[in-house]
Amino acid sequence: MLAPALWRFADPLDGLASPVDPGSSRFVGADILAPTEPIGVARTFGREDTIVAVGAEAAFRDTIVDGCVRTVHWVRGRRLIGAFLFPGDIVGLESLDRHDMGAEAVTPVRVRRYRREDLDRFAARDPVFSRRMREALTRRLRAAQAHAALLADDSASGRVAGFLLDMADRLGQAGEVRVDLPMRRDDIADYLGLSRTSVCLTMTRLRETGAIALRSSKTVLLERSRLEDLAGVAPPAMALSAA
Amino acid sequence: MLAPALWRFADPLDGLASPVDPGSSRFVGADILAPTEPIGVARTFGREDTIVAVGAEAAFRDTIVDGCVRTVHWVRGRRLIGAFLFPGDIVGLESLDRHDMGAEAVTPVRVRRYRREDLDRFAARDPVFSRRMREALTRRLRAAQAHAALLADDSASGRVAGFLLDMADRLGQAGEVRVDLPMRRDDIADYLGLSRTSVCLTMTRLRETGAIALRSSKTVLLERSRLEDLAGVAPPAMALSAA
DNA sequence: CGGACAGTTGAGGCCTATCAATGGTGGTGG
DNA sequence: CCACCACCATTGATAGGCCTCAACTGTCCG
Repeated sequence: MLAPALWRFADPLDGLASPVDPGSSRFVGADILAPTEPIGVARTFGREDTIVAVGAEAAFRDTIVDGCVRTVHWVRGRRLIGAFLFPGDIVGLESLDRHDMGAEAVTPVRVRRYRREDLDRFAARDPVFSRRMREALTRRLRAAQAHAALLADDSASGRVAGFLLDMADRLGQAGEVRVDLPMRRDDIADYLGLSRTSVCLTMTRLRETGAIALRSSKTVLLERSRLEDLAGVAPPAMALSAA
Repeated sequence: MLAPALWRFADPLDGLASPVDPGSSRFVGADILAPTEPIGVARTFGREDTIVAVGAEAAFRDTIVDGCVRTVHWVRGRRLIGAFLFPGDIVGLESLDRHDMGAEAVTPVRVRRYRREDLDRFAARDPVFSRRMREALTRRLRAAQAHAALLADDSASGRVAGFLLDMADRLGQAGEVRVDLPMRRDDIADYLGLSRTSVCLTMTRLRETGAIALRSSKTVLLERSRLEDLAGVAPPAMALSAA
């Protein structure tokens, strides 16, 4: 639905919590927890649904199975989007007792919901699982730093170019030139600290200069070298090897 | 040197690697590793010294014992500062095989340097230590998100106000009104995505409106309520309870 | 066919970057 | 102890870019 090649995203919690009954909506731990102890529950959300409310108690964490999620918070009446999450990412990863950021479905979303206490217990027992949690945190930390680097660019063209390259790398094969953006212009604007007007204007300008082409407002073809010139940085983004 | 009350920062790796000989520059693991196995080495750096070079192999990680460190990277000839680190923070925490960001001493700095492989081995054996690493990552992730929120504010006054509040909370007691900034205006500018000129202009304006007072260019007295109005957000920053 | 929503385009003003010059301050050596 | 010097901070003038407000177009459904 979102884009091709989403299969390449692995659930960081997978293998430790695989479905015992393929037709069921309940998942149980395969290795450590007894097979009778359910620790993951499948849930679905429609477009624009709230997955976690801002300020809600952080009792659960959700690994995204399919779809696109945005994390949101509000500052002085202005909406900020902290991240776009895709399959393999974890909603609420950075939350302590409460969710400082809300999470909303950009597209229809399927998740697997885990109780936080189960994950904590798991992590305390299984070094491999614990390592995966550290890797997931590292990945998100690097993504947040890449996001900050985008926002530090004062030019709208640099921010949009960097955003498009990042989306291309996360949604397609590495080096992909076609991107199907799941989110609206408003979402992009609130992620990049721009106004919707500026996002549109910038994309028009990128199109006029040949840096991109639009098959529809959501489907973009990228001229990577020109975008990289504008962005100045191939976003280090989401490489992963260890933590 | 930096500011009072730095004692409140705990080394996240402490207790697992405490000095066996107080006069020595070598630290050994107290719990898991044999007392004969050294895992941490004290190092010092002068002002403006490079602690880790951009692109260097990430063989070590350093916990800051004293001083202030900035992480830097470059995009299109422009310097960006990703974070200011203080005692208790870990240099290179987010690095994989190589350091994408460099680290430089803003003030004279003392660190304890650990081999990465030792930390990995440690984490695989000790759930408590592993949990501390997750907590450290969570803390840094939240800080990076707070940084991004700062950068998303389009007004210079909002960014500077938020920065000053953040520094006050990290360098002083909670609710402290006096801050001794260790870094220069250039550093603040490159952290906030502004020009040095704008940082100076903004601080002058904050002073004229009574939001701050300057005892020297580095020592600032804060009128918290007015700054919070400008920043719109009491930076969620660095609370910590679990991971 | 109409209606709602998303996207695009246009005009004007504020704010910050840039370029440039001045002021201040701490450190160092005479 | 003082004077010099380098570095940092501050201030000024101008220009350019993005935001705001607003109107218009396109598109997908009902």
